[in-house]
Amino acid sequence: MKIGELSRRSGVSVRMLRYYESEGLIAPARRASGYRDYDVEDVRIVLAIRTLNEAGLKLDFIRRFLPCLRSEGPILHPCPDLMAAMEQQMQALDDRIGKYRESRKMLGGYYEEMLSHS
DNA sequence: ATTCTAACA
DNA sequence: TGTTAGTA
Repeated sequence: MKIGELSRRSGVSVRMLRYYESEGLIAPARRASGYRDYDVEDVRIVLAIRTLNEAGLKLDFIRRFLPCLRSEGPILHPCPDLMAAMEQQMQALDDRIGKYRESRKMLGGYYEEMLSHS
């Protein structure tokens, strides 16, 4: 299928689809016309990329686990390597959340103090 | 009408 | 990312 159809079937803009290719996430074949030629499996791969990206994973991170997004079954099927990486990512998020909570707590404390003196 | 590349407000 | 230009 051509890029326009993949765009409609995945909900990802044509612009983004080309961007994904430039970032090495998808490698569509080319027709004699020069048009990109995607296969039906690409719909699922693009959907998986969107899912992971919206979950906060950067594209260069996702790029390393493309093999995990290619097999059959659900968009996100069990994949040891990817799951291990996701655990680390979640831990990193938890660390950041903890630091944000501290900042929020400190700021709130200073604010209340200023409020009590006004 | 659709796609392509490159580049811009 | 969107959008636009000039093509094929």
